[in-house]
Amino acid sequence: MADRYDPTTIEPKWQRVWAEEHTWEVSNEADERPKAYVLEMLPYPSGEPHIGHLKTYAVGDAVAHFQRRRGQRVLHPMGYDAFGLPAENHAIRTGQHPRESTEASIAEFQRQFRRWGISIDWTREFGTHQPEYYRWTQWIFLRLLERGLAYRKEAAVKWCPNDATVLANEQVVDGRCERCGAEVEVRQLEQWFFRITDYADRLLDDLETIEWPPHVVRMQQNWIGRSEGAEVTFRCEELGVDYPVFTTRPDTLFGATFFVMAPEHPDVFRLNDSPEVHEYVNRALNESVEERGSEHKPKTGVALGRTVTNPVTGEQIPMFVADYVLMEYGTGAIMAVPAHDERDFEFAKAFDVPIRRVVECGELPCTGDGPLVNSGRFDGIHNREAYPQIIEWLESDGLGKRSINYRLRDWLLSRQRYWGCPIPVVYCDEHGIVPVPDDQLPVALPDVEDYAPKGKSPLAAAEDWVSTTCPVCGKPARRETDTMDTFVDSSWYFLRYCDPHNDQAPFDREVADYWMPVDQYIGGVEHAILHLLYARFFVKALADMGYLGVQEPFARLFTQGMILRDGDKMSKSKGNVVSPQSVVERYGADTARSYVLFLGPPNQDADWSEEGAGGVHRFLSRLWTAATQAAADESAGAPPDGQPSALLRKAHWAIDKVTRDMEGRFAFNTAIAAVMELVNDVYRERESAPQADVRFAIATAGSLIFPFAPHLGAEVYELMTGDRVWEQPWPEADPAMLTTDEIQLVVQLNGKLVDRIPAPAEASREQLEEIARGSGKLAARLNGKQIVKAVVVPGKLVNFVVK
RNA sequence: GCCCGGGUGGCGGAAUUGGUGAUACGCGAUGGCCUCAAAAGCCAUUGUCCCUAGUGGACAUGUGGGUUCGAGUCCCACCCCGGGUACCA
Repeated sequence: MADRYDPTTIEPKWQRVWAEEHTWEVSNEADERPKAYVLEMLPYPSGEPHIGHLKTYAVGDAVAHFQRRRGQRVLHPMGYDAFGLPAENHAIRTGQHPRESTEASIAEFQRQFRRWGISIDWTREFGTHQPEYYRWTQWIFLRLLERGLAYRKEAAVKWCPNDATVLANEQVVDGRCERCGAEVEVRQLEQWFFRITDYADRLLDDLETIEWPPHVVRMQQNWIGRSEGAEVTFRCEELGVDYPVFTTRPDTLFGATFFVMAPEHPDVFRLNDSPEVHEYVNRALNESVEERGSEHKPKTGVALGRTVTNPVTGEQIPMFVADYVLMEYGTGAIMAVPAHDERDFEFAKAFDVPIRRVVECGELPCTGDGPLVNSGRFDGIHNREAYPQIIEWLESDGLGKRSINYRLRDWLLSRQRYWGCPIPVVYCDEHGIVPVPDDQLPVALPDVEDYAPKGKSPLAAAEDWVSTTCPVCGKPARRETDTMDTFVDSSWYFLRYCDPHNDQAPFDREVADYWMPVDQYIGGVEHAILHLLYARFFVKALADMGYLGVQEPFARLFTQGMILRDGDKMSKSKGNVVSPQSVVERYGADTARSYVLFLGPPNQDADWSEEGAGGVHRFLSRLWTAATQAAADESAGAPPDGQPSALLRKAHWAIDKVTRDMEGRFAFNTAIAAVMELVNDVYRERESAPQADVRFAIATAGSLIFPFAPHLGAEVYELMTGDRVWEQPWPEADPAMLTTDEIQLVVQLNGKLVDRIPAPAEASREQLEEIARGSGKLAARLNGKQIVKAVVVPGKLVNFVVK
């Protein structure tokens, strides 16, 4: 037998057992155990896994193992979010097909995940780029289209005039194309959208039905951003166009002295096509959201030379385009009330527009409440009271209506890119947009020569593929050349895991209803909004169409913090990605996994440093050594003296501590620390404690460390008991071992500690105060002062207040 | 800008519901044992400052206020760092 801890023999040994016995596979046949679906967000395969992946799957695997040993039937699958921009960029640079680089990366992810010993049911694995998968992504798209939840409209995109291509936000640096440095322009393109705003209220309300971290719930609520107010119509008489605006302050309508459009507003150039306006719009659109929103930035804008009618005063008020108005909120245009809105006020001063007070609320600009003035027949009425009256009046005159506005916008899903799921529609001169019939799915992604063709989506260059026939009339038609946002792929993959080989449907409803919802979802907090919101939307839409019996995909969510590198997010573009491989190679998977969890609370960010991994390795090594030595030791050790040994008590304390840390709290760092304490005590007390207690303590340490260091946990447990730890139920602490008869009573003077004295654990308040008064140190500190009050916290302390 | 987090020793962090000398556990550092030596391992010390060196004192949880018998924990204001901000995923 080896004389030192050697993960390179232990880890492959157990991995072989689990692979040969298919230990982590589960069928879709229910049994008597309750099901638990434990899922980590699927990785985007680019290069090799980084340290953040190690953390995600170390967390998820700990949960999966814990749940299994608590008697649950655990589904724990794995897949790859394989479409995406980085593989495409790589292809543009190198000419290597994105499929090749992606599949090479997937192979590397698989290799490392297996080496980490993650307890995955590999029979359910897939990549979202496989036709067997994206066939069903397309199928779902078509169902959403049929239901009116997918539609086309014009939207602004960022455009590089030099590369003649649409740019992702990430590809725009300081208003310039990241690749060629050309100044970025804005173009309006017809784009596909999902009508997620139809679900705004349900997405908001159903947050109450799921157990998510409160801050994530808050982020989603704020993102959806429901606010009540009114929609009011301002008419441009010259063009004969009505422009609705949303306002939360219809009570200030009489003070609307100008009208402002967002630079993205599709009608801006229709109102004024001058070079000045074009230049302003382009500049504004290339500013980051952060710059545009800044309160400190001087207000900029351009007068459009047009007017609209204020519907309550009948006045013609000037129109502007200005970057402080955001297309994403409301209708992309606002009525500006400079007297009662700070940003409108600044703009009015800068552009010399009249400012008219309509609420007596203090010095201008003021946003408070007060009686109305300059408001026709509403003069003298308090603004809160006038608010509903003005809305009613607008409604009766057809000039406006009560309205609820959401900050949430519809989901723009089309991408003018190659490496994504093709959108399964064709365009026919006669029949317009025609869905590809289900029996012709998948619309396969064709191979192309050039991943960055000029001017169009790269797919447009695949002429043979683009020209097709109309499914309705059989005449020549052209395929949609946009692909889908990768968030579409990842909005339903958790359903496919339930039934991954189904070739009749994306999933069988009965099977999905058995496994869903995901009981514990785990992933980075950076996905708190987009991915999680989109997946919730998909599940609701699928449920509405009868394909699914749940309303929410993820019953419980755990968001882990990111592992930072020198205080920065790790990303390929920053070139600061750390590979877990060096740690795994040097210390083994058990050490690497335990160490990322030991670094700190997993829901918080942690700065990566490899220093300290050695400490965790030393701990695992000490545990292995103790187990090996105890296994060889035939002696009985110290005789039992009738009292449970301190070591036995410590073992029960550790069971209790680790269990509480893992249940919901996910405090793996302190759970591991508790096992470290137990192992330290084994070393301290193994000479003095009964041999049975030593063995129990070591077996317990192996059992408790198993969710984090499964190979070593299995090895140690087998050495001590001959049993397989994963087949054993999670240990339970004996309550009798957790309590003591005596406590150390803390004596405080004005909240400062002066003494600790032993006291019976069950002593009453009166007894505790009596004991505390007897403290010699207290008497010495009192110095003749009078005790005016004593605060007794039973079982803990007595605090004397003196004057 | 807006939304959401975070800030505790030389370092990562602990303190779970306002109640034990705040700093568990680990790293690092220092000293010792073992060894021909090194590695590994084991043992001990380790918040800062002060002094009369003790069973001593003062100060310490980003900054400034506040509530409380008692605050790392609650409230107010501010500073700094991270994430998200809709085409990175």
